[in-house]
Amino acid sequence: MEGQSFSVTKGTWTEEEDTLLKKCIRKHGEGKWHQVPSKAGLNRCRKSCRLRWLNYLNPNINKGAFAADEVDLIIRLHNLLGNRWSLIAGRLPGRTANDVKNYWNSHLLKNKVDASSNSNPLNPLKSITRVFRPRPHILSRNNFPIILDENKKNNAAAAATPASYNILESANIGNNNSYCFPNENDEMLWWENLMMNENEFDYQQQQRSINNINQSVLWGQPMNKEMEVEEEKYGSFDELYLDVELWNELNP
DNA sequence: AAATTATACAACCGCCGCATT
DNA sequence: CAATGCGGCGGTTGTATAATT
Repeated sequence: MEGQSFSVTKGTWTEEEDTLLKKCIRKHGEGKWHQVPSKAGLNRCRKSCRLRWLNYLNPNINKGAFAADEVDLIIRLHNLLGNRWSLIAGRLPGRTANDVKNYWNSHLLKNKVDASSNSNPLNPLKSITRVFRPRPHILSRNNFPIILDENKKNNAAAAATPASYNILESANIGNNNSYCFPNENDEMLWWENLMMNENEFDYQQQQRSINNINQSVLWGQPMNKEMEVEEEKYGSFDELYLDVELWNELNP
């Protein structure tokens, strides 16, 4: 049992509650969320306090509408990573995982469904084939490469993956610390996902001309930094776990 | 102008990995 | 070793507001 035995307030936060929470965090800083309700004098659970700060009250949050380049980045990163909202939001300054998730579900998901029924060749979502999900640190690189293809039910990350996947052990190939792929096609797919898909360039050109967006802004964050993001979050890629979702299973 | 429906996004729930006891 | 508590995450629901009838 994590919750308190007495009832805690739920639902929409009031201005008074917001003020108390902001005051508390200004005084004590972020973190130690279990202490926040008592320190702030709030009848809220720690998770509610944390969520309210991280998703709404934090002054670093950008509450404005998503810009075209942000949307573009969301599409690319979702193509690459799937529903890993926290990781995607990490590349969008001022955006929270909840914001990104909400935007995807209420704006982009609908387009994806539309794209599969009504063919819109300019919609980049249509060209999604596989989602690659890099995972950190399962096995040592001081091993020869072994490709495993059966499900590992006791692996939480794998259990969260709905479709089939491969597990790949990174290897000590020379002194190469880089990614290792089961075969060349998968490596090609990885980089294609990372960069752009076949019909995507026209779509981007179209969006730029419509929205009059500076090209350098749109391409300001090179996609091949994705590994660095993962490394920053999880540590180095000495070991690599890679699973593959077959998009075509869902969209035959 | 009121009632109904759709939308956007705020918030909750349950689960997870990890650290501590 | 198991039990517990924590921060964190993603799926889902709730709700205020906008749009439509």
